[in-house]
Amino acid sequence: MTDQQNKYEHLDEETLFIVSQTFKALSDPTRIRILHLLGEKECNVSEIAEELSLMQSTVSHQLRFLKNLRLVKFRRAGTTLFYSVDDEHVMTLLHQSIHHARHD
Amino acid sequence: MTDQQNKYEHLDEETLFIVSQTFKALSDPTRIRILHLLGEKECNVSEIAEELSLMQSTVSHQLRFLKNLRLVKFRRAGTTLFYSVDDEHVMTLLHQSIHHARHD
DNA sequence: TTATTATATGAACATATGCTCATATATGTT
DNA sequence: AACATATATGAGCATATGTTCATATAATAA
Repeated sequence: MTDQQNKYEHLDEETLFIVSQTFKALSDPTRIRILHLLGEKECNVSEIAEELSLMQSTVSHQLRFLKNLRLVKFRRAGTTLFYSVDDEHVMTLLHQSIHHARHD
Repeated sequence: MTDQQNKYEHLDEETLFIVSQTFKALSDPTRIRILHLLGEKECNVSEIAEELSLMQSTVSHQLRFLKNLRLVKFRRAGTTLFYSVDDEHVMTLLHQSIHHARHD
């Protein structure tokens, strides 16, 4: 019988990058609040800003961040852009974490 | 019948803090690698450093971070400290995310 | 076209983050 | 006690991050 050393299987670079990026998106209170709100209902930018008491600019910047990671998407209605969530996996991670935070 | 406005239920400050802290812990490649390794097997500090090609100091700093959040724990054996994971919820989040990253 | 409304963007700034170096501390050994 | 080994810690530094301000862009209305 050969040695059973069971060498540790490293995480590959790409997986590590995707995973860290995903969690980074969820690591900021403002982005969490935006995602949580969009999880409840589709919203346009100014609705988000008002509901969460944030500057329009702040919301817009964070939406760009979330859109780059394909965590949110939008549809246009005239000059208004309605944003909604676009990654159910990530929303599941968020909701699980919220649930744990409340019950631990 | 009264209006059914369904006002949005805000996340409370404490939940928001815990959730963002948790995801912040998982947002850094080095911490992800350490947690993933500890998920496979208990390790002492120098084993982690060698296995992941990190400076002892870097590992020690990150372990302190993870320990403060109670994501890892340790037992002492002489001058050697053996670290292991201490939050199954968070490890579940990590493994789910790795799985999604690989299959999407 | 001009004006209006909604959203996006870039620059500037303050703060946070992660790494490395040097050194401290703690336990065990001789 | 003196020494060796394992780990922890603080300072310094470079980079990343999040917000705000001012302004640009885009669609629509008059």
